[in-house]
Amino acid sequence: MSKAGIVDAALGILDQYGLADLSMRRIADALGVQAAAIYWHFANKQTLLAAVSDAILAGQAPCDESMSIAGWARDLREVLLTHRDAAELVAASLAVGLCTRVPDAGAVEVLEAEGWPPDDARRATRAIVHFVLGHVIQEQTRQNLLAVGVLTSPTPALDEDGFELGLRMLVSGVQAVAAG
Amino acid sequence: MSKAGIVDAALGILDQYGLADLSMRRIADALGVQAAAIYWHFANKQTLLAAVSDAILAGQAPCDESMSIAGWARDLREVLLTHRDAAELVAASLAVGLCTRVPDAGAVEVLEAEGWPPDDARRATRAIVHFVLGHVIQEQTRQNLLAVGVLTSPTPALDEDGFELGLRMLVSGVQAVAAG
DNA sequence: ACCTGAACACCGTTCAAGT
DNA sequence: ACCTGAACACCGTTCAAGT
Repeated sequence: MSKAGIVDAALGILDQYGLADLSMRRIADALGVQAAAIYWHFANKQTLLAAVSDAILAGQAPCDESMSIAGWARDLREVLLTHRDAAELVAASLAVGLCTRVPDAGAVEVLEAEGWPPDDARRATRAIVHFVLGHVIQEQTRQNLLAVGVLTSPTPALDEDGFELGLRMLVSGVQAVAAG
Repeated sequence: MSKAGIVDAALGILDQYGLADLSMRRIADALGVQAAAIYWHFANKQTLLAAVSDAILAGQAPCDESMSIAGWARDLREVLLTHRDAAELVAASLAVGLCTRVPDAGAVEVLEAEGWPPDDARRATRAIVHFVLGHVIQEQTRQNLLAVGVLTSPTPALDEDGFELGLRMLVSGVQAVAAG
């Protein structure tokens, strides 16, 4: 029963049952412990969810100089697709500002190296993060509806295409704004 | 007690107390009725929230030919800013696919008129919708934290700037991809 | 230091029964 | 047709009390 152990248990629940069933009581059950016990390690559920988000984002490769913005965005999507409902979870944690591991840190540096002012670099990467999160939320919601059977036709290829088109737009836009 | 009456009551709760406190029991209380009564008019909470989302999006001006993509995106943001937590609510309804009034319908037509293939036009506008929703969710989350007092410094001007920069990137990207 | 037991104030949803 | 009463199976969180 450590912080890391609780986060691992939460990740297990998330993958098996989804974000809607990720309750403090269920996590505690998986650990063979009382729900109240978790509150000795985490102040509240939001903080715990932020730690889970950080653990998910830790799977992203550190952004070295050789990486392109597009490559970083694809990497972010890949990492989010490795856990059920990860995009929605990370989006929520990011919104309340409890994520310590902000996903755009590396990309901001790349843009700054290209001569962008720091504030604009952060805003530009944020725009891409919004797109990636929104797109993967859509993908994973469809995956859930498909698993329950209310939806048919998998068509993961269409998701891929939609992502690549949007990403191409964003990257072109970044270059256009930088040039202008 | 009609569908419209329930939606109005829900909008009132939303503006006063926020999405977290928008429960079936609270809506019923505001109407002087039992929570179970709502289930005669709506199948479940998700369906009701989708109706609320539609009511919010109804405030958006219909997209005529003269409107630019940027103008449409700004209009979408303005409409979302008229109700507390509207962006998060609409994003959720949109994700589960229960919104009848999809916000991108008008913009898709504009792109098709410019010669885009229908599928790509939908994907391009979806990318912009993801950005707008993500950005306004961020803005409204900050507004909430500010209201509770855990955050200081209003700085709504920075939000405006961030939105305009991202939008400029997206619109440039749309043109670049269309040209290439 | 770390966890249990038990409670508090809530949830969404169902369903017989009323009118 | 439309609503009530009462229940079911849950929530997040707190806190005295145990070890």
